Amino acid sequence: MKKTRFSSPKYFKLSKKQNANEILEDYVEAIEEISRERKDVKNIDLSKYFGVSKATVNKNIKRLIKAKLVTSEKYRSVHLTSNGKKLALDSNIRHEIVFKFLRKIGVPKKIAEEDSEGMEHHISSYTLKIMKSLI
Amino acid sequence: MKKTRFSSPKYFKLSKKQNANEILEDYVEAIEEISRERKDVKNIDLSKYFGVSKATVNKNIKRLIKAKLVTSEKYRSVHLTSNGKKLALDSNIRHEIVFKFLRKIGVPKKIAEEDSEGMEHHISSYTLKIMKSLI
DNA sequence: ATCTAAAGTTAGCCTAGTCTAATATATTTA
DNA sequence: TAAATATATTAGACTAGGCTAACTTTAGAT
Repeated sequence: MKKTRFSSPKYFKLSKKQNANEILEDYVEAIEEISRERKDVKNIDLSKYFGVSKATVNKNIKRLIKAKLVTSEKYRSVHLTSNGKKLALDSNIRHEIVFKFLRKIGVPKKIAEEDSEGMEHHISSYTLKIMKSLI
Repeated sequence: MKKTRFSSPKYFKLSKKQNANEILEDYVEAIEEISRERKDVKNIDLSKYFGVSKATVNKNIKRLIKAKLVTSEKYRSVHLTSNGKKLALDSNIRHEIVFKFLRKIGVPKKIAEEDSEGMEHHISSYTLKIMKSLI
């Protein structure tokens, strides 16, 4: 007789892939945001924004390029592609909804900012819709 | 003149560390949960639970051991240490709060399960307290 | 125009988290 | 109990995401 052990995988995390997406989204969002305040976005801006080394940013920009989310030539500034812009806009909207929802239920601004940053990638569109309707 | 570029790091992600904690928490939670249904928790149970290979589970169990969250001998089952139990309980409580809160605002069970899984690690205790009060 | 400081790149290292394939140990069942 | 099946471990590979140190390029100040 086959004795099946516990056999209901509650969720399939896909950590790697999901995480990859997360950081890509964070970057396009950051690029979009920074570019609202200055004409060109450079490595150093992202380095400061995320609090990571220039080397790390450099590597991640290469990943963004590979994913066709940005364009950038050696030593030059970074620009969102149309895909990148779309993704940034999308992320931004999700982010805003979560942030406003948290504010609505009484979370202080600063905390709402931090929490929405982290939560934004883990909320289904269904839940987002509900949150939106409750703002 | 020094021309400071964009200089307000909005958040300091600490991805690496945070992620490490996430997976450790997910594991202790899973171990706790599985052990409610069967006497011993083995590699294969976790492998099925998370939908990852035995090799991956094996490595991660080693990390859990290193972090003093579980004990396990070669080819034997896994057991939570007191630290592990504490962490599991904690995660579980957070998880429950988020899940119930989502249900409360109208998210269907299945989606609430998935979302709470992801969100649980990204919500401050402040926000959790608010959610708890609203359940 | 030149020199220096700031910014960008590269190389090399580390950990986490995943995989497959090969091997070793346990457990079932005939 | 021996053979077959299930489970566990190991080795080796890969990607993501981070770091430092050394080097190159760009740009600001004199």
